[in-house]
Amino acid sequence: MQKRLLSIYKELLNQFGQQKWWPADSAFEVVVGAILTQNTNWKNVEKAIANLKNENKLNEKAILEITISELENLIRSSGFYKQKAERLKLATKKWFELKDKNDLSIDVLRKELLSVKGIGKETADSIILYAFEKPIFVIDAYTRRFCKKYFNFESKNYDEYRTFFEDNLSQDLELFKEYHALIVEWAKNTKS
DNA sequence: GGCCAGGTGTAAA
DNA sequence: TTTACACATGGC
Repeated sequence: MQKRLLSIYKELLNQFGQQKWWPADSAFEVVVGAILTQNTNWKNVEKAIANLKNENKLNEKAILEITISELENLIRSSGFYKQKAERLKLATKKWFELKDKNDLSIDVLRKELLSVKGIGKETADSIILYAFEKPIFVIDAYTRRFCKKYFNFESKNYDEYRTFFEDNLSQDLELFKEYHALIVEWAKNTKS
């Protein structure tokens, strides 16, 4: 299983090339993108992020200070904009509190993030992997599809998917970042 | 013009 | 502990 998981990774890497994820200019932009992309097309998220950048609001301080209604307007294109506006502020507060604590374990980091309303497992893990840069395997809808297709593996339990990858790969930050990115690229290029 | 996207929280069984 | 449902815009 280990060898197959790795050889499929190499095939995807060969086919699609290095993805260099997450597509963001800063760690904080990863946090923002992770919240905004929840059950939402990335194209719609890009518009929202562009709006924030144009208004110079894509930084911790600005998000914490901006009014809810102004934030709602800027991120409207990402959908669920009312709850995302509120939750983006909560996530920003927690990010600000945690971002310089580099000695925290992945487990502690995850518990802290999961305690925030609006941060579920996938969002927490995306932030840990791509913003804190610690090796945890991110599971999303594309990853579930990938597991079904290549391994005929299905589960209703998020962490079973994580175990599937983490128990069969070396705990390598760059590998985890790139593998997840390649799965997304694979999914976008694969009809059902 | 319908379908659906890089989920999450809450209520009810 | 599991299941059903609300949340919402824009691309295709």
